[in-house]
Amino acid sequence: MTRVTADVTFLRGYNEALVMAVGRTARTFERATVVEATGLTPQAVSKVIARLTAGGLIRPAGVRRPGIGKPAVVYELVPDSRYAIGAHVARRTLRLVLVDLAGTVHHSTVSPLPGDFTPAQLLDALSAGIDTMAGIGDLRGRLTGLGIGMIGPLDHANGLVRDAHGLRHWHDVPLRELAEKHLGLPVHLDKDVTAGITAEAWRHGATFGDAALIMVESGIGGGFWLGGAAHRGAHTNAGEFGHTVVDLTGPRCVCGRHGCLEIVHHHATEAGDIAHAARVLAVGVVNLLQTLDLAHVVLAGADLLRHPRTYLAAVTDAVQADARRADWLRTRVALSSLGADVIAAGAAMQVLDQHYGIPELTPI
Amino acid sequence: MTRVTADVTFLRGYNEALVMAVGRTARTFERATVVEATGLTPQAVSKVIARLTAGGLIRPAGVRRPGIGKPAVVYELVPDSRYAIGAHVARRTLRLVLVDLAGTVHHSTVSPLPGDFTPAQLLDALSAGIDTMAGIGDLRGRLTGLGIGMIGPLDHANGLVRDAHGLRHWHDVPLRELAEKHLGLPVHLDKDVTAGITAEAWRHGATFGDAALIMVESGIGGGFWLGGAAHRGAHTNAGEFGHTVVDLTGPRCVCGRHGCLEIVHHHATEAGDIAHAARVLAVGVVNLLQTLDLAHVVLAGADLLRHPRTYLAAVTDAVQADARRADWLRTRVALSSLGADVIAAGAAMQVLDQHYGIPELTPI
DNA sequence: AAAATTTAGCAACAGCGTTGCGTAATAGGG
DNA sequence: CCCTATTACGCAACGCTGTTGCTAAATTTT
Repeated sequence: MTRVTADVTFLRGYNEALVMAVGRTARTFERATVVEATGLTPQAVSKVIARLTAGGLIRPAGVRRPGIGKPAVVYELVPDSRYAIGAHVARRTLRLVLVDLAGTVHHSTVSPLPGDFTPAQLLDALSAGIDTMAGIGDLRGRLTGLGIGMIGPLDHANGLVRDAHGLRHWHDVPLRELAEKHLGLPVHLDKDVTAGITAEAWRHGATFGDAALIMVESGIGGGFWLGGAAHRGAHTNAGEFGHTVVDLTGPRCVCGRHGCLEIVHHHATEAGDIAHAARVLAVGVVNLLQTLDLAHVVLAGADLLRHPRTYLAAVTDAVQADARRADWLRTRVALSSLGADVIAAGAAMQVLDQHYGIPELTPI
Repeated sequence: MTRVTADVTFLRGYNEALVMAVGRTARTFERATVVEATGLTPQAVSKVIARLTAGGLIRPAGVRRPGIGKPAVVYELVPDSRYAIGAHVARRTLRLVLVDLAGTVHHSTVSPLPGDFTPAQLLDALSAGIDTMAGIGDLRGRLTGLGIGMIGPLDHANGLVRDAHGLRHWHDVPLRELAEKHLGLPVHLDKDVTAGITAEAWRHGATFGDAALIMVESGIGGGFWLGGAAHRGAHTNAGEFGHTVVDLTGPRCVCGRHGCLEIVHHHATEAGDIAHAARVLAVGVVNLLQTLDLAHVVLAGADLLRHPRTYLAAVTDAVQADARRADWLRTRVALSSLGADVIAAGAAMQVLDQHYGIPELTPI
């Protein structure tokens, strides 16, 4: 949730979100944990915990007896107190997942979409899939909303699909509004890669630093987590990482430029040289590190996950070779912990994040 | 200023900063302006304005009589109520500027630095320069501090110069601490490019969107303003934009990789082909746009400003050629409005921003 | 001169985290 | 067994924020 002015209700939401972040990261926690992590006074933490307990979001889970003194009450998140559904809309498939408040993926389904599907066809597919999922767990009253991650360009703030690449029927479609009417649920729309990096950040907790999700799947995209929030850019169009030039004299790309990362990578995979393709991708990743100085790089996408070790090794090697001069300049490279579910799960977590994540203040 | 927990003092600072941002952007403003811009209630704005007036930061500047009704009181920032000094430490020169609360540069001086200067030599040069400047305006009690923008790598949070490129005596120098002791002033240390983009953001006001400052001056660097704040990355090392590969088969760069933007650009300038060099830089800029989706690109740096029109034209052309498909995907390209002062002025504004800018909350 | 309109502020209020201090629950020592 | 030290936790009062309800002031129009 984003607002401009700061009033006391913002304080409440912010500090509650801090405690929720602790609860999501640590399996159990007590008052002293939160005090240390946040710097709030013990009394303030007591009040926040009381509010969250009353709301059913956290609950006592025993006591800890470390020795002398009154035992401390241990709390835990109540994972099944809230759910969200996430959708990953790709060119040919719709993936739906059910995610709980702790960020755990409970169900995952994949269904085919008609070739060159229309908005109406997508809405029907969403409706059918959600009905099935909502039936599984009886989510009455606990379903926060639906998150949709899909290819762009799109307008995240207005829930508008501007001109989805390779889909003929998707020009200026007000998908969020349509879906909210059709499904009777709050809907959040975002680019696939942005949803994906949100999943990684949400699962790693508040200590997750600046990070990128590199996705190789019918194109190469990048999702960014910078300064504690998803970076979408001025027009929700950040992440066209595949269309950065890495070879000035390279072949012409569909975007009109020459030697884009995506076309060079594509030529290598066409030639069957996955190792070379991975090294090309790694050059692009190091370019990102030089520009943005990231703490984490997460690798994902169907085409990449077909050769996970090759890509992971290539990127790790390139990152280490570049950073060898400085031991303080460390970047962790990993495969996505959620595999093929990462986009859909992240879309769901974006919905949960709007309600239970750190609220943002957007200056004027 | 950055803090974790949110309490009522945060509310105060935040809403005061909102009003200050309005005052900095608009030359004069009245209560209704702030109400509309921020969403605060008129009564709350009255209180904030009263506090700022009492502090001498703003003052009444007449009334506005639009027609019927009681006239509205017009306020304005008091520019000379606070000052900060900014330093741009380059390899051979020290540039000092005096900046007021409105972001206006009052004095600018350049002095040579000894070849391969030491920390002690820099401190002496700073001390001499600041004494001169403080004498000009009699800044007693109104000088907020000193901001230093210099080449990295450095550690912004701890005020530590890790290993400044090309300077032998600068390994793990705690410059902020040293300077604070030597000068008796609060000191803020940051990378040159980050300081530079802060200058542009501070002057453009709160509506400034995601932006980059491209600096060509003994190397190519980039400073980033993302999501309403400077982006420094995980280790204050963001901005090594010159060391992104744009030509896989290009010449070897000092950084060890092949075909970095910087080395390709350098070869073009060595050959005297500035137009080509500018086009190479433009490819890099468009790479940034594809990745980050920026609203503004600001061009700066001594080497670039020797051929301002060539570079501006090349970058503008490349940006427009790439974005021609989409009229909604607009990026403004401009030369820095502060010219050679941009780094030093930005460093000064970072100091002012710490006191009178939007405070940040850093989740845990 | 009276009415209408706009601006501004006083006073009471709700809600936040903070502070001061008292109470509950445990382990260890006499 | 009782007392004490220790740790955890909450009640009550407080200071401060923005909000709400209402009154006063200053101006133009009728």
